[in-house]
Amino acid sequence: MTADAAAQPPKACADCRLRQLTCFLPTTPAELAFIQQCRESTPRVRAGRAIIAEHRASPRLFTLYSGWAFRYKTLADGRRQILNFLLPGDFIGLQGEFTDDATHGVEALTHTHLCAFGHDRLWDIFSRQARLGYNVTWLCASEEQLVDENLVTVGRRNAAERIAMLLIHLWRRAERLGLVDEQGGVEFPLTQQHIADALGLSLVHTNKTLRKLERVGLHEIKSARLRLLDPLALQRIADYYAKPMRPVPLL
Amino acid sequence: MTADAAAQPPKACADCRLRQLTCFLPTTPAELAFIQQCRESTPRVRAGRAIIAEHRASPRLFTLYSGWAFRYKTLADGRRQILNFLLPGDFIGLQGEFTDDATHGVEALTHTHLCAFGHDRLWDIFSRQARLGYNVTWLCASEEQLVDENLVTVGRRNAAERIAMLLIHLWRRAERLGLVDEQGGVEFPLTQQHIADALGLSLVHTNKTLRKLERVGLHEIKSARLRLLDPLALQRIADYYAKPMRPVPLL
DNA sequence: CGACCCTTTGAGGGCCGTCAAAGGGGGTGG
DNA sequence: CCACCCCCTTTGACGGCCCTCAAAGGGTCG
Repeated sequence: MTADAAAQPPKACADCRLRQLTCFLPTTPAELAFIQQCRESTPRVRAGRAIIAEHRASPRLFTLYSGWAFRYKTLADGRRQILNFLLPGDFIGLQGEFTDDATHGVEALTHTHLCAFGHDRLWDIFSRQARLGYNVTWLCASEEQLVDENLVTVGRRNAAERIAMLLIHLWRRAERLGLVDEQGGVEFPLTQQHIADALGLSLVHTNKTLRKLERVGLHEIKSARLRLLDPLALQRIADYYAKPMRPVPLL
Repeated sequence: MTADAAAQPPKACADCRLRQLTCFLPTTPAELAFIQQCRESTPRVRAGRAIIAEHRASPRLFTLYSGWAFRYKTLADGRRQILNFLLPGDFIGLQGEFTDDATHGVEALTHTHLCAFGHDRLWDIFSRQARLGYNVTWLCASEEQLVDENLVTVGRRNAAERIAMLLIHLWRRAERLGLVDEQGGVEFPLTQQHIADALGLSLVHTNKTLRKLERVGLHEIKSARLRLLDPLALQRIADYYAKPMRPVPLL
């Protein structure tokens, strides 16, 4: 089995690698069987490709199984705002269920594997497995919290604070998924353009601020890996002292 | 019956003034009875007071019945970001169900009337009325879309564009609720400080930009009423051409 | 080895923030 | 009924953060 094969979802949801993590709530066998029945395919999307095209109604729901992605919106003249980043376990495409046009796009940052559910399955979930319906709402509320936090960052923090915030937050989210190595490093597939688009900054200013923080010794980004060298200083700068995260549901 | 009394929720949900509006989806009698049973009180919150205190776990869920409110977060040094505004029919407090501390506050902009549901009722909704559970998710996804839109505004639009966006968007939301008078005016209870906090601008710059748009004849704010004098120009400035809104659920 | 993308750095300017202070307007109390 | 007060609005001056323009340096892949 290659490393690549490990990134693919197994045939049986019971063997799901994500479900073994303590950061996800356990599921009953009945729920697991139901989820597996809803899963109609496990598509792969390579880095830079669209998972959901902007302004096109999304036909399906997904759980991101492996890899990174992001949600974004663009204005007519090309200005782009990244709304939030998506990591394994995140649920994708819920908005498309309730509006005619997908109001945002979703793009893969790395090669990704997805578990796809038919779009007509959402109502099934609520009607046949109430607990899973509750979990869908939970995931939706969680994503909204991410966007809330990003809005505060973009609206009220200066460039250095924004970058500190982004680095801590992404690092913490990766950590709870067990993606941090022994040296405290995580995969970091964002380009500086992505960071700029997420933080409402220009590419140039993003670079200058990022370098300043790096030169002071707060963090290190090298060969697409991020390490936080002074997490406490970063927290202080960002004014972000997050509590330990509770387990969340997984569909 | 005074005008004030009309702003209060009636005893029976079947008599709900909001439910007569075409912008809300119809409910079955069974669902209506269930909702009424969940409603445990109809508190009133006066302008400027907290509906949900920041950093305090919210014990309850609400539907905003009348009046305006807003969700916000503040940083340690006092900087405040308004996340979105709440109008009649909006659902309040869902986030508090899934996190220990309410990560944001909710404050009344005007005198408000609320329908309050016990916090232990959320699971009841999903388990006993699946369709209503589905609707809760719908409302959650709708609110996320508001925040998404605001994040784009704050991250990628300049001051004039931000203000144009806010004015159009709030006006449209009020219009579908039937709150627009014959002169095309709606109640507009925001101070310029609220606008600044919502748009990530300073109070001073908000004032200057607002006055510039007003002097050019795009809109008019007088005695707490907003009128759009040139909606098309505002749309063009904001790059915001929204489709007609679909009916949404109401709890 | 060249092409392309991403990163890095400098220069200059503009948008927007901060500071300061005066001008309404509505509510309260005398 | 008037006067005062407080909050909100308005305007000017000035400075700084961040944007735009420009161009060179590195890394990777065909």
